[in-house]
Amino acid sequence: MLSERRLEVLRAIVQDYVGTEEPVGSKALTERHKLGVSPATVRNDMAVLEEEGFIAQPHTSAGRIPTDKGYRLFVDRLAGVKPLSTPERRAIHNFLDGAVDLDDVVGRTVRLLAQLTRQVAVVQYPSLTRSTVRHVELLSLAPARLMLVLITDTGRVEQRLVDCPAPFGETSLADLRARLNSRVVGRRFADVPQLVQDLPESFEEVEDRATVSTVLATLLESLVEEHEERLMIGGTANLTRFGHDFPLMIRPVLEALEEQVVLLKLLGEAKESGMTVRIGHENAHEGLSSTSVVSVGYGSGGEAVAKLGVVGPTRMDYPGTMGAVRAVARYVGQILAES
Amino acid sequence: MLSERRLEVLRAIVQDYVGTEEPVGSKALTERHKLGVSPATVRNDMAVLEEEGFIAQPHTSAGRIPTDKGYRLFVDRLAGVKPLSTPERRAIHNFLDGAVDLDDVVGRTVRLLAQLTRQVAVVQYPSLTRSTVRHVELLSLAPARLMLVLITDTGRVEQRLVDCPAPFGETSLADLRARLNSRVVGRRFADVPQLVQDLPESFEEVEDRATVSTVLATLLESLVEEHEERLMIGGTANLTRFGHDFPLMIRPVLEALEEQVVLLKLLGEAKESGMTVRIGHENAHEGLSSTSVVSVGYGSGGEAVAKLGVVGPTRMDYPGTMGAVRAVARYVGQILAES
DNA sequence: TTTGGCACTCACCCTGTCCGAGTGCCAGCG
DNA sequence: CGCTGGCACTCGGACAGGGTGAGTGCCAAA
Repeated sequence: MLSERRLEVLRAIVQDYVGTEEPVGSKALTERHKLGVSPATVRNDMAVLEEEGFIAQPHTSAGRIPTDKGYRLFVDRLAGVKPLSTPERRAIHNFLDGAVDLDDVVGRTVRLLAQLTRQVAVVQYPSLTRSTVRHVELLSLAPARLMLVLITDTGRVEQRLVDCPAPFGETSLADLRARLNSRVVGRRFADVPQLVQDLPESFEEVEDRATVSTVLATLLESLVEEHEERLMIGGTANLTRFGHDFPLMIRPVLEALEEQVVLLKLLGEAKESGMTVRIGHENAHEGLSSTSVVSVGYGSGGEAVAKLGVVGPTRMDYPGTMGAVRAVARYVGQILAES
Repeated sequence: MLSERRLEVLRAIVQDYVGTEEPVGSKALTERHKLGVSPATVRNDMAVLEEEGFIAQPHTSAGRIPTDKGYRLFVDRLAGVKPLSTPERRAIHNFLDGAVDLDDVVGRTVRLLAQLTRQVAVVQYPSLTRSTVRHVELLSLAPARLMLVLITDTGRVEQRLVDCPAPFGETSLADLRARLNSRVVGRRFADVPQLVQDLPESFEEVEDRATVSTVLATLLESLVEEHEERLMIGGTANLTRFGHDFPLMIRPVLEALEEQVVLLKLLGEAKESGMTVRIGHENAHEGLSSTSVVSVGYGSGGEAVAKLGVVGPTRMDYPGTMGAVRAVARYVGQILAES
C-alpha cells in the first residue's frame, strides 16, 4: 500500500537524484522538501518503497536511487508534462522557420531537440508508406534506362534507376507517366499497389508491357524496402554528460545509435499516438538498458507520418524532456503542413 | 643531426607506443626491437630526440611518447603506406558492390572505413560543382509551381521548389526542359552558369522570360549553396577506444564531429590530390588538437569529386590507416564510375 | 503512527610506505 | 669518438591503514 506521502517521498527522491546525480538520503530529503515529517519517518517510507522495488541502494549505508520501476511510477502517476517557456517556444519557431527543404527540416529538428533536452535526439524521416503521392516522374536517361522519381506531400524525394528489358519510346514514356500520375497523385503510397495493378495490360505493345511491369516492380519495391526508413541523429556529445562510469556505459549506446535498424525498431515499438516513454530495461535492445527513450509521432495532418524522440540516461528530467519532445513534434508537424 | 639509428629509435618508439598506449622506455625498446645497441645508447639517442622535440616524457622517470612533430617525421620519412591484405580487399569489394544508390554507397563506405580502421570515418557526398550533369528535369506541380530536379553523373539527386511569377504552360515547360538539357547535359556543374546565361532572352513571351529567369536563378542558387555539401560520419563508438582520460578527451571531438561545417572545412583543407595527414595541433580546430585526420579525394574519373577520411587519436596506426583510406577511396571511385 | 536516539556500516579521503621502471651521468673500453 | 655497463636518483602508481561522515536499521517513547 503506497500512501500519498510515500508517493511524495518517491517523487522527491526522483527529483533530487535527477538533479544531483547522487544517491539521496533521508536527512537531505527532509531538508530540501517540505514533507512535514522527520527523517526517521522518511526512512520507514523508504524501507517500504525499497521493499516494493521502486528504489534501491547502490551499497549499504548509501542513499537510495530510483529503480526503473520507480521511474515508471514517477512518469505514470507523479509527473506531468512540463510545458515549455515562452522564450523556448519562440526559439523553436525561429529555428525551424528557416528550413528550406525536407533534409533541412529534419536536420534542424534534430539539432533543436538535442539542444533543448541536452540529450541525444533522433528524428525519423517522414515515412513513404504513410505519405501521399505528390508526383511521379519518369526520366529517360538512355534508350533502355529510366529514372523513377517519387515526390511526397512531405517533400521527400525518392529515386530509382530502372533498366528496361527493351527500349521505351518517348511517347510511350509520356503515356505511362500520364496514366501513372492520374491514378496515384493525391493517394497514399500504401494504396499505390492496388491502383497500378492492371496498368501493364492497358498497353498494347508487348515490349512496352514488359517495360511497364519492370517500372512498376521497381516502384513497388521502393515502397516496401524497409531500409529506406531513414533517420537522423544528433547531440551525441551529450552522452558525455551521462555519468561518471563512462566508457563502459556509452560504448554500447553509441553502437546502438549507429545501427539504424535498432533505432527504427525502437521508434517502431512506440505507441502510434501519444507520447511513449520507455525506461531502462523496458527497451528491448541490450545496449540501451540504462537509457530511457521518449518518443512521439509527428505529421503534417492529424496523422503521424514518422516519429521523433530523444535517448538519454534513465536518470533524466522526464517532465522537461517530454515537454520539449511534444512541443517540437507539434511545430515540425506545422512546418510540414505548410510546405 | 639525426643519424640513421636515431630515426630507427623514433620509429620503434612510435610503433611501440601505438601498440601499447604506454610510454616506452629504453630497456623495453631494446628488448622488443633488434637495434643492436644497449639501452644506455638508446637513452642517449632519446635525449637527442627529445631535445629536437620529437618525443617527450609525460613526467620525469617515465618512458617517452612521440610528439606531434615526432609523428610528423614518422609519417613523412619513416613509414610507408601499408597495403591491405587480399581478404581485406575482397571484403571491400563485397561490401561495396551491393550498394543500390548514392546514399547507400556513401553509407556503406562510411561503415566500411570505420570498421577497417576502427576509427571514426567521414565521407563527403560527391560535390555538385565538380560533377557533371546527367539530366535536368522540370515538373509542374501546380500552375505556377515547379519542381526542379538535378541528377549528377555520380547519382546524386538534388531538388528545389520554384514559385513562378506567372503560370507556365506545358509546352513552354517542355521547351525549356529540352533547351536546358541540350545545353548542360554532360557538362560540369561549374560551367552551367555561363551555359544558360542567355536562355531567358530566347523566349518570346515576356511572362515566360520571367519564369525562366526564376527557374535559372533557383538552379544557380542550388549550385552555390555551400550547405549542400553534405557528409556522413560513422564509427563514433570507436571513440571509446581513445584513451583512459575519456570524458574530457572525446567531448570536444564529438562536438566537432557534429558540426558539419567544421568537418567540411577540415576536409577542404586537405590537398587536392594525394593523401593528406594532419596530426594533432596541425588541425585548426580546437577540439581536434589531439586527433589526427587522414583524408584523400575520391572520384569516378581521374579527378576528385569529394573527399573521405578518418579521424582518430594522434596515436594511431598511420601506415594501416592510410592504406585502408586509400584503398577504400579507390574502390568507391570505381563504383561511382560504373553506375 | 511518528519521532528521537543510538549503534553500526561502509564508501571515500588522506596519508605514508614501498616498489620499480626509467632516467642522467660518468668512467672505462674498443 | 662512440658505445657500454654501472650507479644513484626521481617519481608515479599501487597498497595498506586510520579517520570521517553520511546514511541506515532498530527500538522505545510520545
